Amino acid sequence: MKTPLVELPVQTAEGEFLARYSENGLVELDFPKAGRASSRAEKKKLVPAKILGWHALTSTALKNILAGRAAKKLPPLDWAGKTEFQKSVWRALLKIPAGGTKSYGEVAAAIGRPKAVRAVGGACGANPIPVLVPCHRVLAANGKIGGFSGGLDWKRRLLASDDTL
DNA sequence: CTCCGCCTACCAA
DNA sequence: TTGGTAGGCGGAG
Repeated sequence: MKTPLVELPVQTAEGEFLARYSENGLVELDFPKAGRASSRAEKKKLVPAKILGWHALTSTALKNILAGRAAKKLPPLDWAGKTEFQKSVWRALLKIPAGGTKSYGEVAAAIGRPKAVRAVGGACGANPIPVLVPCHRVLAANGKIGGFSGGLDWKRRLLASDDTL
């Protein structure tokens, strides 16, 4: 069976994000979804203190980034089940500072696979923890926006707050 | 093995 | 500039 996940909401000015945790850390972070509004106060009582602690880190990091500040401290990220390639791409993304950007090609070069450009795009799209793992800071080589699984609106919004430095 | 994608560089209009 | 294209690579089925 699978590791049970604990879901906890994060209220932000942009809406309610939803974080999912395993016993090893943050597994997923979802963008606010219309129709899912605040109706989930749920189980909170049964949530281990460990996870509540991580969630506090997730919340502050998320709010900091949305406000154009650096995330500072992140909870442990649980990338279990993901491929090495994806993990190396995401690790590289974590190194992009707020306000900075890289092209897919640069990320590919950074992980030692200069030709795996398109595959990097694939890994970005598979990123389960947007915002904290800043896939939005990766642009196309021509400086254009590129794509974004969470919707280009979000990508633009996130880049805009990044610029608030 | 085949098909697809948050890419790119290149060539033709 | 815009548009079509072929190469290259990892992931999913």
